[in-house]
Order: sequence, then C-alpha cells, then structure tokens
Amino acid sequence: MTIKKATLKDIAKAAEVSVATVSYVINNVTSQTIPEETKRRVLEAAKQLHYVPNLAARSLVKQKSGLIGILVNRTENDGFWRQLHYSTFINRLEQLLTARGYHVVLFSLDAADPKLDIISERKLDGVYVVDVRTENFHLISSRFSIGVPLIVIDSIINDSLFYKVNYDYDDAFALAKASPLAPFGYIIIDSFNNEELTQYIASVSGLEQDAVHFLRDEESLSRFLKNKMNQTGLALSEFAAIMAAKYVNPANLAVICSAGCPDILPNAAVRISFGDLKSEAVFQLMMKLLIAPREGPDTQYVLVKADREH
Amino acid sequence: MTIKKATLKDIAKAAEVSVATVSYVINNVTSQTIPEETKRRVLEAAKQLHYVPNLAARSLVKQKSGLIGILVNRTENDGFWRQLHYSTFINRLEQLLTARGYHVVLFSLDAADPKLDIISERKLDGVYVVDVRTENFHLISSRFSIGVPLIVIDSIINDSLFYKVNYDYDDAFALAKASPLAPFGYIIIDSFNNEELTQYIASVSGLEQDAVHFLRDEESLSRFLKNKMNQTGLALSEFAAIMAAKYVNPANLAVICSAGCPDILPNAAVRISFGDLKSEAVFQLMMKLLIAPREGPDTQYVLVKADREH
DNA sequence: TTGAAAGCGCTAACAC
DNA sequence: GTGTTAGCGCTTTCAA
Repeated sequence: MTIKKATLKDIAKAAEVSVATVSYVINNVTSQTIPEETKRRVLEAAKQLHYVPNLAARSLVKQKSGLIGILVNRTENDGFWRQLHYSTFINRLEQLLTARGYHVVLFSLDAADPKLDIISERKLDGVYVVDVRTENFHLISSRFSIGVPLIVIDSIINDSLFYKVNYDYDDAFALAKASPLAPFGYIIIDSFNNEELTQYIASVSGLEQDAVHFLRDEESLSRFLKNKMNQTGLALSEFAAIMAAKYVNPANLAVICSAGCPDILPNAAVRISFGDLKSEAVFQLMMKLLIAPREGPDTQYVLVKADREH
Repeated sequence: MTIKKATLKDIAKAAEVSVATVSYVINNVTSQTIPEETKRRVLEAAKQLHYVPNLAARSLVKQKSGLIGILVNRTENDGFWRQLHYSTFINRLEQLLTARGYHVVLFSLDAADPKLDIISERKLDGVYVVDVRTENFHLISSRFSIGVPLIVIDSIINDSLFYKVNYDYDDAFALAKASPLAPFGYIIIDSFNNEELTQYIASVSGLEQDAVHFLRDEESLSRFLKNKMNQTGLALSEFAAIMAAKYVNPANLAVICSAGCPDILPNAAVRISFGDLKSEAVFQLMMKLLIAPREGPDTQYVLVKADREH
C-alpha cells in the first residue's frame, strides 16, 4: 500500500532519457534547450509517477534550504497574552512567505538561554528573531556567519550588523496624545523580553513611573487599576486592553493595537492600529535581503508607523 | 568574515581519524566501541570547529527529516478570532515537539484547495492537519502514502485511515448544562471549515435552529444578540464570548473555552475549559505513531474531555 | 540536444 | 577499534 516515492532516476528510466535531462525540464532550466517532444515525455512520466522533488537532496547541493525560521523568545511564565500577541503577525508572515515558495519553521527559544543551532542545522535561508534579550544577543551575532539574513523584531539592540524592525512608538504615542482621551492618567504595557524596548515605551509615554504598569498577572493589574475608575488610560496591545477592560470602563481606554486584532476590543475603546504593517514590512525586508545580501544594514532600525487608514 | 561551515570531513582531518569514526562519536553510536581518548579528540575538534550537523544530509540518508508539519486550513475571510483560535494550541504543541527534538513547519492551507506537496517534498515525519473540509479530505487520503503519521484535528471525517482528535463536545455541553446559567437561550459557535463539526456542535447543543448563531462577522452577531439581553447564552471559544460580551452582560454567558485562554474572559462569565489538553493529546498520539507506526488507527476518534481541575 | 559523472554532507554496512 | 566506501536524490559542469 505504501507508495514508493519516485525519483528523478525513475522518471529518467520511464521517459528514456538521462536524469540530467529530467532535472532540466523539471526545473525549467533556460540555459538548456530541450525540444518540446522530450519535455512532454518527461513531464508525462513525472505526472504518471506522482513525482515530487526531494527538497532535502536539493538543499544539499544548492546549499540553500528554502526554509525561513521564525524564532520566538519565550519564558516559563508567559502570560496567555504573550502567546496571542504574535499570533496574527506570525500567521500573516507565514502566509506571505509561503506564497513566495518558502517554508516556515516555527521555533520557540528560551529567552533566558536561546539555542540557535537550528539555524545552521537546517541551513535556514533567513531568520526572524522575535523579542530577544539584549544580554543574549551576542549568542546570535557571534555564533553564526554573516550572510544569513537575520531580522530582529521587537528588540532594541545596540548592534550594527542586523536589521531591527519595531513599531514606531513615537508615532503611535503622538496619535494617542491627539485623542480626546489625552492626557492619560496611566498606561499599561504588555512587557517584552527585551527590557530596553519595554523601558523605551515607558519613557516615550512621558508618564511618571507610578502611572506605568507592566502587565505581569491579573492580580497585580487589578490592584493597579483599583483607584483609576475615573481616569483615562492607555493600553499597549489589544490584550493588555482586554484585561484592563475587566476593571475599568473601556470608554476611558485608548489602545495602541500592536497585536493586529483591534476588532477584539470593546467598541468604546479608542484605537490606534498598526494593522498588518509589520508582517508586510519584515516580509519585504527579508525578500530584499534574500535577493541582494549585504554586509550590514543601511539603517539601524526600521520603524513601522501606525496605520492611518481605516 | 563568513565562517566556513565545518563538516565531518574537517573534523576527521583535525582529529586524525576517519569520517566514520567521527560520525560514530558525534552520534553516540552504541554498536561501536570507541575508546575514550579517541572520543575526546573528536569531540574536541568538533567544538573547536563549531561543528553543527547538516540535517539535510542526514535526512537524505536516514530517510526521515525530523520535521513535523502543522497544516492549518484557512479561508480568505477568516475573522481575526480564527487566527487567535489555534494560537495557544500551536504554540504549546510546537514547544512539546521541539522539546522532543523535532522541528516544526507551520503551513497555511487554502481550505478550498489545500496544496499538500510540502508533505512529500520535505519528507515530513509526521503531519497534523487542522480543520479540513470533508470534500477535500480525499486529497489527503489518496495522495500520500500510508506510513506517514497523520493526525486530523477539529474535523469530523468518515474515514478509517487516520486518527482524528476533537474536543469532546458532548462532555463539554454536559458540564455547561449543569451550570447555574442553564438552560441557555442561545448559543454562539465559532464555526469551522469542517462543516460536519460545526453542525455536530449545533446539534449537541439541543437548541432550536434560530437560537444558534454561527460567528461570521460582528455586524450579524450584534443583530443576533439584539433582543437577548435577558437571556443566558453559551459561547464556544473564548473569542466568540469576547465578541458576544460586547453586546450582552458577560454574567449571562457560559463559555466553552476551546482556545486555551480562559483568563481572557470577563470574570463574570462561567467557564468550561479544556486547558492544554488537546496539545498534549495530539503530541502524545504523534509520539506513539512515530515509534510504532501502524496500518490504521485503533479508534476512529480521540476525544479530549474538558479539564476538571482548576 | 543530451548524458556521464562529480559531489553536496552524512550514515551504515562491511572489511581490515 | 577504525577506515573504506557505497549510496541517499539532486544539480551542474563538461564532454560528446
């Protein structure tokens, strides 16, 4: 019952040509001129035998795998919102990459001790690293060869080797501050493994330290919100907002929607959305790097601005 | 600057042994007895050269890739809740598989026309297919050889070749009906590509057709909920509930938490949760199949019961 | 226009 | 104990 997988050799035999010829027509190699008749025979045989190329073999000789890695740093006690936070982003990105013929490897890293062997083991053609801790970044930059396009997401890292893509929080905050709810009495931030980014966001908010809450667990959030019924607040990410809305009136909440699903919010909440812009940006950037690899990035940071149209 | 990747041959040269010997010690082959001294030299050289095995090469000879595919059917107009729905499940599953040394390929299928070549191209060792339409299932069952462990998730399919894992909705509904909110005036169902599953859930609810709403978009949901302020309702999935809670009092809502994040719900809502049980179940099942492949499943369906403890 | 053959990096007989 | 070697399936140079 098990169907023996057909190989180039099988097709060659069936079509009475050599494996080389089969390879040429299967891959549409333009540098070779193959008469229609031969082509037809080969294609016919391939169909007959349900030929599917073995990408491991191809990788081996071409020295590229067709795989793109999305490596996401996680910690032991990640709140459920951390899981959800990248869901839309990853889905969208995967779909874009798939549409371009790449296959996506999803891989969780231990934020405290990221194991990066997968990059070289699988000969990933490109890598996204999401939300890295600065102190572990050297593992990335040192341990593997330049030349593998590497895009760092949601991390502020002082390094000039790789592209880093973040949301433009300055822009988002500017929009937020222009909303009728401003000025805000407090802000709730869905914190990152990358401490610098978390801190940066806090500082851009311009609020005093005790008006800033980093989302850890529901318990402490509820304590933080206890006396804030009558104040307006700002939430970073839809999920921070959803949690907050359990304790305060959503009409007093402005939300910077960094998770790509603003529609999940109570209708009363004020939204600043980034839409799918980040997936698109990192996808385009990767395509650029894949086509024209370069020594280092031309800009330290790529900042994704908020979505003006909706 | 680009670091030349070391191969077995390089190590062999450095350690002054043969590639075979290197392979033996690298892989801890027990059938060979290697003296400590040799072992040490080889390991030393490997470390020195930053050796990382090339899994494509290994796959080629071992005829197994170490890759597990998670193939998720999607449609053009998937609501954001569909994206979020599998987020926790996939993350958890990926982590379990990664911990066992597998790498995970995430792949979106067009529910209307699923392209499954990736399975044979990448020689996936195991495959999860999530939420398949019945009419496309023949593409799966026919097109590829038995022997590749295949687990179908969230789909009711009349077929005896593969394992199918679903939530035990009978169980969940039984629990729901035991809640103080029962009997319910209506139910909101986050619908699936697999029509049979959607219908099954509707029928198990025991409610009249006009008390059943299939989540499509917010507009129609709000219409459905218009006159239901004073009734109690049941929502399938946290996200269906969140959407509903925009229009009705969450205290009147019982929720069958199929998305793994009950904590996102308003505290007033009544919860029936499945926890991480489905990821665990499909993981264990896959491990079983990977170790002892069999001709067909011993049971048609594996049903994951609701989580009794929390 | 086609094919022979080398070789990508690795594993596993089998020989020494 | 260790090494030689034949492939795994594919691409690509070079020769015919």
